[in-house]
Amino acid sequence: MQKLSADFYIREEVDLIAKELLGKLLVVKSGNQIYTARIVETEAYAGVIDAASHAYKNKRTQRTETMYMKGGTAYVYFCYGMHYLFNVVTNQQDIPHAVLIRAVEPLFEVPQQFKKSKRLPGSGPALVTKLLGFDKSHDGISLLKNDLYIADDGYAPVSIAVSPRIGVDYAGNAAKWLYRFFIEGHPYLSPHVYNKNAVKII
DNA sequence: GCGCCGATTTGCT
DNA sequence: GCAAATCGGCGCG
Repeated sequence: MQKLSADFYIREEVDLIAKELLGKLLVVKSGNQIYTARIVETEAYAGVIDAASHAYKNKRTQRTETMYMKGGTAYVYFCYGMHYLFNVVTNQQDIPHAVLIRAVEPLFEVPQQFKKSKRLPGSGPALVTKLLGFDKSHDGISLLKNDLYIADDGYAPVSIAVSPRIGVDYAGNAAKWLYRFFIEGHPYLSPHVYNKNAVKII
């Protein structure tokens, strides 16, 4: 099991990074516990040129400042007044690329409280942060240290599909970009109604 | 299975 | 004032 290094995150092609994050392990240490979950669905956000990105046109606010940090940083923000969403910042400092982690498969024993929902734990961007306990305190944390990181255990997805991103209809032409990546047929994906315009690429 | 609604922070897209 | 990188509950059928 190999922790991903800065070289993985500090690259130009954010869509390639989003695809390569599929099948990787998200590792969270909390006290004495270690929680591990496999990433099964992601979305790429291409910064200043991407109308769906918070950093479109180089917009800087208190919230988006984290996106301008160097690749390998966690960007956690509050959405819809209710949910936290977890992203991985990529590329070099001041280039605000990010990958949204939309769904994970927990590889640990999930507490009973998360099993009450009809949806599987981790099967949506706000369910990922709920399952792993992410909140504002995780915003800006480095993924190159030991408390929160992503690792490669050699697992490779058999089949990968792409689709337009979810919930970004306001973004004009960028709403059509095939920047959502997921492991085809995986049970822990977000609701399958989102897969209507998906295309298998592997 | 589908569609509507409310929750309620953030930034004006 | 309003829409947003969402989810769960409800009604309908």
